[in-house]
Amino acid sequence: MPDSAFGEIRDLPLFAAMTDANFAALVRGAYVQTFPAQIELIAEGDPSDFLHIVLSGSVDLFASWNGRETSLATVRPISTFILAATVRDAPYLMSARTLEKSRIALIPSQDVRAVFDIDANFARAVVTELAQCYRSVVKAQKDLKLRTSLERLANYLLRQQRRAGGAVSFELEHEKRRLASVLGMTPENLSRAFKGLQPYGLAVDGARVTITDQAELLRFARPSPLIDDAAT
Amino acid sequence: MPDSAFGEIRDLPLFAAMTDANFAALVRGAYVQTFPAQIELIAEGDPSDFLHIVLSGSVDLFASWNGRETSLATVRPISTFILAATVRDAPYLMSARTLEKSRIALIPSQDVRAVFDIDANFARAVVTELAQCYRSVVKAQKDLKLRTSLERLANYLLRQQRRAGGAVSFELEHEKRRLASVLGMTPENLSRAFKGLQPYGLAVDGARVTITDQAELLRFARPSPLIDDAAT
DNA sequence: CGCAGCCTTGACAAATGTCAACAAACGTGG
DNA sequence: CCACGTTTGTTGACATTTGTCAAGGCTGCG
Repeated sequence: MPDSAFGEIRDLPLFAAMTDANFAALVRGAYVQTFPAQIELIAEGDPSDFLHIVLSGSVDLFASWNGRETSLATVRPISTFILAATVRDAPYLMSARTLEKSRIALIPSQDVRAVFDIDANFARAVVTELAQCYRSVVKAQKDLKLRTSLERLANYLLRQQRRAGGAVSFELEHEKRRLASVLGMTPENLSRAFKGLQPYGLAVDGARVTITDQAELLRFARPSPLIDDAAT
Repeated sequence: MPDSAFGEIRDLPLFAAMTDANFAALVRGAYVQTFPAQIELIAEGDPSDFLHIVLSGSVDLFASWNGRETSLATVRPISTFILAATVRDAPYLMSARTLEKSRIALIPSQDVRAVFDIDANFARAVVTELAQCYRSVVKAQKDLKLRTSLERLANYLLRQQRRAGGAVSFELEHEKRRLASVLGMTPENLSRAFKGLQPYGLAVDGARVTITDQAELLRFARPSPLIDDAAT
């Protein structure tokens, strides 16, 4: 296994503080693979054999029940996913599929747990990462329970705008049908929600969104750092 | 500070594996306090000064936005809450209030972080606990996004039945208005949902619930271990 | 060119929330 | 122990939100 492939993850906060020896132990049984788009990497309920790390491309985390399906999150480089299942040695709660051609590093879960048991720095990094993940889901939960779909969309767009560097106009990075699922609504409803935001300073043309009246959209969306800020 | 007060938390999975010295350091600045019902212990947005541990009674975790409010979880003895905020030294994402007279242990967050940095066993225990919390919220998210309110109620009742030892008849342990909030609906809607489940083998009288046709309710609810099992 | 998938739109249905009224349960102070 | 007021739960009527179904346009690709 060429070291070069793992150089890019060595500096991740999750691995940065651990010794070279332990990092080596971690990647000894690991490998990197490139997957085409729309490949199901893991299925919910499967045992957690590997910790996954997205090196390039993007991955959709979703879940199903009773014939319905919903997207819970999108993983973008460079981040891990299903860390919680790995450390608890429990089945995955979510399925994962590539959204585009993606390079994924896979580290055997047993190696993660083994190194985790002997490397305190790594254990601490895992805590920080998990706490972060946890807080993200709590924010998503608040978003879902406290806001209408129109409000969720408005706040989502303001968050995306910030990601895009604050530009007035930017491209959606999700397919709309998936964005609808992430926001907890149907594609039809999302179409109407976009129209419903026009009176509040929004213009949409295909995947291009333009915020024509920032102040008005902000007044409608009322973003909160305790729901919409990524960092906190 | 009498040791007796902390004996009950010494055996928690979170603290069991740490040395006596480190446990002592953890509780040196800690204290136990008894609060009456309906006291707001923390407010979302506050800095995370203390790790809280419910010794007796119960605590409601809730969040507000734009004049709306929703309950996210109930903490029962003996468990900690807001561990994630503590380890990240970030503001609380949820508010907390006592539901009844409750004894709460408070451990200064800085002590938690300090011990966490020097005690690998403690760090590992924190990971396990956080991963557990994370998975709980993910399940709640799936429950909310994949099920209708009637289905959520049905599955909630089946979970409660299991907690009650599998008895056909049991008492609700939440006030109904709060149960409605936990399940993501209005109190009026919950009333109707209870009636809506009658054809599927449910009878309700005040806080007493009787499952008159277990098989039928199961067929309607279709519980899934990946949403409804506490352990996994 | 033609097919397939995505997006949009309209009409309609179902689910959920809102408001108002009232009954029942509870706690408090007389 | 009772009377009172407050809170909670229930119900009905209605509004709003959201989902469903069907159709058609658009785009990208073989």
